[in-house]
Amino acid sequence: MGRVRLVEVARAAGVHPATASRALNPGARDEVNPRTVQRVVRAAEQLGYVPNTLARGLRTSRSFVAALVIPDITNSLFPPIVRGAEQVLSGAGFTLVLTDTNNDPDLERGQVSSMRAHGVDGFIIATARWQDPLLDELAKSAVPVVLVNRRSADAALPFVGGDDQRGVRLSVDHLVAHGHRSIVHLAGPADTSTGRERATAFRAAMREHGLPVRSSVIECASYSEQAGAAAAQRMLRSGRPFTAIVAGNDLLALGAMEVLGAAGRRCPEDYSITGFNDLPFMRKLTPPLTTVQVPLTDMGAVAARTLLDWIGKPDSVRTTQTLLPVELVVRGTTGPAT
Amino acid sequence: MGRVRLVEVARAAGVHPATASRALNPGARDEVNPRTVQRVVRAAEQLGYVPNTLARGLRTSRSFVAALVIPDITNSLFPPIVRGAEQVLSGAGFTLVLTDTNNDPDLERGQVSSMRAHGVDGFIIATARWQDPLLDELAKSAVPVVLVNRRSADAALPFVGGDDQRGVRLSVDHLVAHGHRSIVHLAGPADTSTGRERATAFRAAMREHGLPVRSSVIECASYSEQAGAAAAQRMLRSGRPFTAIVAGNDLLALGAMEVLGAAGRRCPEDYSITGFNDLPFMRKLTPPLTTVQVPLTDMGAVAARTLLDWIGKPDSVRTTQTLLPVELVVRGTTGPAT
DNA sequence: GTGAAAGCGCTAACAC
DNA sequence: GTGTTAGCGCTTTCAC
Repeated sequence: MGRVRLVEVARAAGVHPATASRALNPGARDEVNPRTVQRVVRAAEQLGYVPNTLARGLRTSRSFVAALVIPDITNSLFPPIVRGAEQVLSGAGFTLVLTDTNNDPDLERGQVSSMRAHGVDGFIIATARWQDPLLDELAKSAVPVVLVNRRSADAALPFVGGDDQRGVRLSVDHLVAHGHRSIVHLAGPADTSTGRERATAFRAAMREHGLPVRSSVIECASYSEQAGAAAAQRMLRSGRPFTAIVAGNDLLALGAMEVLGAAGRRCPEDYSITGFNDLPFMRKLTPPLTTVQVPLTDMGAVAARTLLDWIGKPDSVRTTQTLLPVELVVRGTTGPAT
Repeated sequence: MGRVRLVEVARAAGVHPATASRALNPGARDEVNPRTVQRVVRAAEQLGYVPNTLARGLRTSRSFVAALVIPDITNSLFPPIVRGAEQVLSGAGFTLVLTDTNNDPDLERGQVSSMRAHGVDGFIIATARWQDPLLDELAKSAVPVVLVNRRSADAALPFVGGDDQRGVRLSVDHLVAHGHRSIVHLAGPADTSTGRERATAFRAAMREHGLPVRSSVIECASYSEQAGAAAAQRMLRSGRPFTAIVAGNDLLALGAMEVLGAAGRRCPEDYSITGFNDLPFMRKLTPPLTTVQVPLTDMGAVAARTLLDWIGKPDSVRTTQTLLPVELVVRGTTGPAT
């Protein structure tokens, strides 16, 4: 906490606190005599003055704090997003408060409300579900909110994500180019926009290639290795033939590979698989995973900039939808079908 | 921000704001008539009252915010720590503000000062360097600070970390038990406590086994794959014979394996290697990495609890050093020497 | 057990 | 260009 207060700086500089405040505030600095500014600034430095942000916030109802809401920070997908956001925010003089909802909507509700009590200037939310009452409420309120990575069906809020459609299309094209025709999609959960949109894109791409879509999409309960493993098990039991898998994300791919390996199906000899997100170490697997690389750090950064824009001009409630370009990183997992 | 203020709750309940404040505040609730408490609480709920934490903080000089300082959130070591800390803190009604220093001491300085301006109640710091002027300053100030994962040479501050010494000893014992006698240590940077202490423990363990210590420790410039690769290169060029490596952490191990693999040295046939931390996916490598598992989530949680303790009773400046138990996870990387 | 009054540290509106 | 005044929303003495 700033031990030394503005009054003391003012006293040291021989001016009134209000003048000191103006001198120290970039916005009002030009309303004051340059020489006075000098004196005040020097005094502030000498005393080691650190403004009390709480008091400032109480007065201005601006806290220069932005909240980032994450479902699970230990999921390697999110740290780069956090990092990108943090860099932009702290570069703009903002502080980032992070909250990890542990994928629990109730917890999330409480945390968001607590952040609001702390007077945060805005939210970046990475937990959007397809139907999300909390987001609907937030969208109605005046608080600036930007969705990142996942969006919601209804909420009219700005969104920054990856170009999921293109990522899936690239994957399917790649597999088809290698001669695959029996391709299965392990879809992410239907209560996420990514799950829905990647599945839709998968069906579209398959149709374009004149390939059958019937029962080629298997939905996973969550984006986890466990869910991927369970889906692979169901797939095996169903007896549905396949030579390639487009997994909804890398974790699903890992879970599926584990189960298929245990069942004696070798990759890439017996089947090919693609992931999504390119988590760290995916290139270290044997064989390395072919996957869709998403610019996660940029995603966080762009989301933060979008939020700052909104906070800057509170009148214009924008609902920009930004899709960042993705890229298929071919690593050799997906050899031609046998 | 809490749109509805305390005054309005008080008005609705037909009491004075001061009474409403007491009724809503667990600490002073018993100074007020239970029936009045009822009325106030009900009114607060009905109006959806959310206390303004800034105003409260301004008055009480308590913000219920704790800051967590991390060198790089994209390093998989830190997310579990963040998570553990977040859970404990938000469970105790605290908010976590996260700052990523990008391993830059100057940035860190600015960020810490900014957090102080925000009136945070305390710090958890994961960026400690062995010589760390910032920590020395903080230790002198009255702010509660807890170090996590790494500690500092001088600063008399509480510390929560893993039992590095034991981890290294387990690794060496394991390798020796498999017949290795030429063991090299890729040490972490000397400006981190982990780097220094693991190296010291390595030398001690080697001596205990009656093995030579001379030129068996190679220091790495940072805890990164790149630094591990560079160290391995130096090791190869030196011509020093070895059959096993104890890497300062998993990233160093990965970097070394890459270089050694490119040089035609196969693991585990030609050499064995152990890591430290058990980052996610280490078990997915081929061969899976034998490594020291550190309870990272607990580490964050214990650090948070230590901080809360301190904040709770500001008088007693403690300097507890907590070492959490570690475990060697043997995964088959480390077969017997050829 | 409850009300009145003061003030946390700062900034915005208004004077001069 | 600078000082004066008032108040952000809350808690906390101090009366009663």
